[in-house]
Amino acid sequence: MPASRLPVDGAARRVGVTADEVRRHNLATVLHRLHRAGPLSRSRLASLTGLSRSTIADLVAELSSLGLVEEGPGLAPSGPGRPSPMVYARPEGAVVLAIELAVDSLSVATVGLGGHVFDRRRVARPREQASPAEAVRDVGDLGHPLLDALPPDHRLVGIGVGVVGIARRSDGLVHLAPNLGWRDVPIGKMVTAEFGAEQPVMVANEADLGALAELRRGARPGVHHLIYIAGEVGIGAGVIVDGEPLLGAAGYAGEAGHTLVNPTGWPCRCGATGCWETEAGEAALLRHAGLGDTATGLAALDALSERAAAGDSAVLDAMAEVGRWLGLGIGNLVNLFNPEVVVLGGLYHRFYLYLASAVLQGARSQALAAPWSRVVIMPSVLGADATLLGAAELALTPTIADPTGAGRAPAFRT
Amino acid sequence: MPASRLPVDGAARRVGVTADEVRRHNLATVLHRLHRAGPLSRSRLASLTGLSRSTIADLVAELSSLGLVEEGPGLAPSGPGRPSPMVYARPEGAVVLAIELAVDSLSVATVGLGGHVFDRRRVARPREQASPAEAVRDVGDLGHPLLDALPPDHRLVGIGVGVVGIARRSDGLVHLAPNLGWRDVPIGKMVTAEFGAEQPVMVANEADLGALAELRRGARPGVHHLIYIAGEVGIGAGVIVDGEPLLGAAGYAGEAGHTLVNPTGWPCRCGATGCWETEAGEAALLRHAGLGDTATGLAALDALSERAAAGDSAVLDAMAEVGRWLGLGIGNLVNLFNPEVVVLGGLYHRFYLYLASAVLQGARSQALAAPWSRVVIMPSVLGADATLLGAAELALTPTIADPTGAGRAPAFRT
DNA sequence: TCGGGTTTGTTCGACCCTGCAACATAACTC
DNA sequence: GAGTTATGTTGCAGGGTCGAACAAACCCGA
Repeated sequence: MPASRLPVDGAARRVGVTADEVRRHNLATVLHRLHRAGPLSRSRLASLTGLSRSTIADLVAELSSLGLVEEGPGLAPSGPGRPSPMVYARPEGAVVLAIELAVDSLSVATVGLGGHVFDRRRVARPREQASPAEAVRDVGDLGHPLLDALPPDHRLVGIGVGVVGIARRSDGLVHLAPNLGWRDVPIGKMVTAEFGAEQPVMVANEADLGALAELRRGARPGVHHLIYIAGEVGIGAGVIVDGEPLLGAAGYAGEAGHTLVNPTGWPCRCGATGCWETEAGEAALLRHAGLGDTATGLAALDALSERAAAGDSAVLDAMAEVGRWLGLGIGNLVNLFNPEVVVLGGLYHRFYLYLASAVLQGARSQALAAPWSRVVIMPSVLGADATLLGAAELALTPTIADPTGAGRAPAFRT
Repeated sequence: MPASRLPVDGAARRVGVTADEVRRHNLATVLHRLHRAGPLSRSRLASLTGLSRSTIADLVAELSSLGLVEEGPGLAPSGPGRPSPMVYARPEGAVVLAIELAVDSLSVATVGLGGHVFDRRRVARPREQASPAEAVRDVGDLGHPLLDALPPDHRLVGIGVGVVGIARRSDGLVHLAPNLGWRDVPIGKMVTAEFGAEQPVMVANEADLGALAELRRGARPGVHHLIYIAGEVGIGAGVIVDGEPLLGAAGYAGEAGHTLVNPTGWPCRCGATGCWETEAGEAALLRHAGLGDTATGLAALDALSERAAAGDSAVLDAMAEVGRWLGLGIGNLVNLFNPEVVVLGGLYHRFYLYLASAVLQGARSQALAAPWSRVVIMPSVLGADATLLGAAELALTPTIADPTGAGRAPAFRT
């Protein structure tokens, strides 16, 4: 119950609703809660959803017959009154293949309803290897064994792909991925071909997925307004507004890395000057640490990590300077979005210890008192798994939103 | 049908739905379309909402008995087949009092369903007069005659207030209004007292209301992602995402004026340095035009306007410089929000002619190709009326969202 | 001028979903 | 072991929408 919300009136109100849509909505509501909050008793489900016990019984029965939930052996924490058996989401009832195409690695995982990770694989990926076709083939080599290992009763319902770049949701086209050297790559179609999937393949930006993962599986379950800052080579922001991902008109929203913060700063790969990521991105960190533009990539970061741990003052100063810029940009986002939580991921998660104080100071200096007073800045709790888990959440979403699958279209359906 | 939208699954899905809520939703859907799109035939309503003809007949009958719509004399543009009488929103069925507390003026208007303006009043307001109590009393002097002039069958359903400052939606508290010299002013309660209103009084920021007005009554009816830039003394941004106002956790979202764009720039009233509004706000314009900090207020802007019209090159250069900064900030917003339209209001609407080319150039240089390719930058079509009309839309919203009024609470209910 | 074609409004019965009330069940408590 | 309390179950009622059949009103062409 977001107190500050206007009476609904926009997009959601544009179309009429009928009885079967009510059913679908309520099935989705129950399944969503079980997926996100874990096992719940039926009576708790009733009070959380506002539906009657009889309706909950009916809904649970249908979800159970679909194989999506089961009533477990456990009982709710006991008190007076008849004990209530717990209802669980069945991970085997809906399984997805999650794929992450990162700068330095490729990852895949099989994940089931409720967030259960069946298995996962990760391989390092040299930054030079730039071909999308090779990457997809490698992902296939990683993913096929995982799918083959899945018992036949485990139902595969979708594939989710997270990619470091600007992705269009509607068809899985990667418009631009500078860190991979990709441009207009139809990664959705390629993954579909690789796995011969009848299931929908959904592609999204790593920052958007990090935000989704932190929203659903992060440290603050009740949060509805969240920003995830993905610091890799560049900076991306995944924004959750009122529990929904902010996508914008075409799904390109959240490109915070390319907002101007310093007109007298460094030229950015995007063509502009003084973008946030030129001041607070990986390159800035290495630059300030005296590693210049020559040293890049994983090895440089490892070196940085060691020197920071050893107390190298040049590195610590670099951290403070980058942290300050990072904080200033976060202040901007706080003023724009008024979030409850800002989660730092990727690079910033790794070096949070050294960045934290400068980040907080920078953000505090830029943010207005009103939005600042209630925001929490914190490192990612999912760490390196955020994007991969977000890809799983993305792929599970259609099944949760429509458990009976009546309204499902084949691929690229978002 | 926003193609790029994830399957709904967040906040809206958290709670169960019952039959009467379906009815309310469908009544709201029909009324909303009539309010926003104007008269429609019943068959058109059916095809737009996806509901059957019988249901539409029933819904229209109920709305008609509530006095909110009526079936007009006009007929739908003819073709083969039985002609369809038009359904109109009845302005008298739901009337609101809209109030605008601007820097240089106070305005009130009575506005009915469908956006019909019954009457309006505006008085100049010297910038020095800072007392909230005086302002509310002046608004009362303006508003009472308008309400008294309303025939008894005209149903007053609410009061909407637009204010130049940071307002909390939940209770109408103005947290901070630097341009009015206000701090923690309970303007909602004061307006309620002034009008002795049983109807809800809703308070919002002028930029948010400008955005709402441009969304519903602006030049591009089909748009769902819109940003309204309110340029007065400072800069505020009203953001519409997927047809809904972006409020953030506490309603403070959209403070774009206080995002850092130039660390070596001027000190801002907010305490930080180089905020967008120090580079592209009214003060910057006067500064660049050589009017320094001494000349402020309406007179200075009028002088500027005359000199610009006369071709004064110093003023035109100032416009270009401010326009460039304005454009850079707009580029930032385009990258962050991926909107379909950016509407320039207030100061920027007034001087659009002189700003336009620099704005476009600045925005183009900062925005990424993908979001830039589909965005339209344009001056407000509502001009000085934007905030006032937005306040009316805000106050009408609860009635539209729940035409029967079953779920209505007294005041400050949002 | 008239009849066929077409589209729309109306009516009525059926279906679906949820809520309610009454009852059954199973713990806890004293 | 009986009373208390909370939960699951069952059957029925109510509300909302849909679909089909019918009626109404216009256009068009002969």
